[in-house]
Amino acid sequence: MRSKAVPDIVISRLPLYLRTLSHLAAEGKTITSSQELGQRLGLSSAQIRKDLSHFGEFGKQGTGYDIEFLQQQLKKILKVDRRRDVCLIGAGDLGHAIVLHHEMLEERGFHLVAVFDHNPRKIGKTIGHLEVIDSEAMPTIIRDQGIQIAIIAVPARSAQSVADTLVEAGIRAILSYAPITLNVPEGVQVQYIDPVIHLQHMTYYL
Amino acid sequence: MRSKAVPDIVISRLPLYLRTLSHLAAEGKTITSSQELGQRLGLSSAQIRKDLSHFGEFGKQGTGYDIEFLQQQLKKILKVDRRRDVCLIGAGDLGHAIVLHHEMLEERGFHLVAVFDHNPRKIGKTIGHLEVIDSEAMPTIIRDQGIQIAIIAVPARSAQSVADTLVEAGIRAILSYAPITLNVPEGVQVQYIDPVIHLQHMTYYL
DNA sequence: TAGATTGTTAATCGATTAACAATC
DNA sequence: TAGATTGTTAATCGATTAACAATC
Repeated sequence: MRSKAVPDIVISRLPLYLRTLSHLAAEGKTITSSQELGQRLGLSSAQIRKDLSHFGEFGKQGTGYDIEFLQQQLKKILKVDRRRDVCLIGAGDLGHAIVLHHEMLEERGFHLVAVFDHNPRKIGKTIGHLEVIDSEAMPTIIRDQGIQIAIIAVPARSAQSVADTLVEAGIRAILSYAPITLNVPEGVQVQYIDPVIHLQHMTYYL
Repeated sequence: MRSKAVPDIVISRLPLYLRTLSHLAAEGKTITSSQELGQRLGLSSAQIRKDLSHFGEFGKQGTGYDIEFLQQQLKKILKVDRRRDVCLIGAGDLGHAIVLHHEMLEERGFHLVAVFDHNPRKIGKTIGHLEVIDSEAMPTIIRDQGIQIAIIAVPARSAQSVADTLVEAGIRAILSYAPITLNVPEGVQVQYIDPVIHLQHMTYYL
């Protein structure tokens, strides 16, 4: 019998814990507590202990958590304990910004291996360390290299058909910057980034 | 007596409803239902009706919702029924991408009025329709123009001090692309965009 | 030892869902 | 009228919090 799945809302907080642990480590700390983590993140210490308890026991009573150790454990849980290949679709302004800041990805468990676009004027051009590849070659490259994660940075009108192609080629997780809800089969993960949604959320409180 | 506050999780869905209504309108539809909206967003129809019921009655039994009308009402609720000025701090690659795609903001209730940077090599340069202004002038401009919303696109190490300056100058809502939790006084809204958080969340399910 | 903090249980709190009368 | 869909109530479900024994 499979044990009950961990709630997605718990999973969604683990990357934040990981990020905060990096910051603490960068400040020279080696030990932290659920209280300190909670304070940094605006969460209760009980919630942090509860979240971690879904996966095991990582702390010591009276002492707290070893930062290095907890980082390793969280990386293992999130499956970012090894580098994961990512491809990017769309070599527009946003695509450029993403490629040029790929260290942000590399530092945190991802490796940007290819950029695709179908605009003939962009194909063959170099952005940072990567050459823009014709979208035609995308399925083959994704399949051959076993890439599982893709970032969509194309206009909203092309996003669904790009997503279809990606899924067909074997992509299992999509981060989309297009402001539309994508239709994907069961088992394919999708997350969205739409800055305007956040702005409109905040204006409610003005 | 003030009526009980609407849960933030409800507020966070309203921008998604608004976005989906635009899409339906763009497809030529004039009427929709809680069921159709739910289907598009992957939510139950009951949830959509419940969410809307916090603010009033916007539909007709047997018919559904007039798209145009519901859009207007949601815009009013979210206070994006008039254009809101936004300023941007950071004229790096990400800042460039944001300015060059400002139509995305304009179409959905925001108006990008200024870009700031403190790098002398960037000050005075033009990005799209805007000239990069020295950060020194930022507080004055924010105050004089009554800007309430800011987007932070600077490196993590400068984000907190930028936020402090913004708050001091009167900014009430901050959208930050820096991967750190910002400390701001009660009453100032902050939202974050960190693509890596989403990627790490998805890898859990791979 | 005394002080601190974990992991876990039970209680509380809040959000989602199902169901249906009202009514267009 | 018959069919459809809303707005709302009550029931269910799930997440957060408080509290504390265990123990470093």
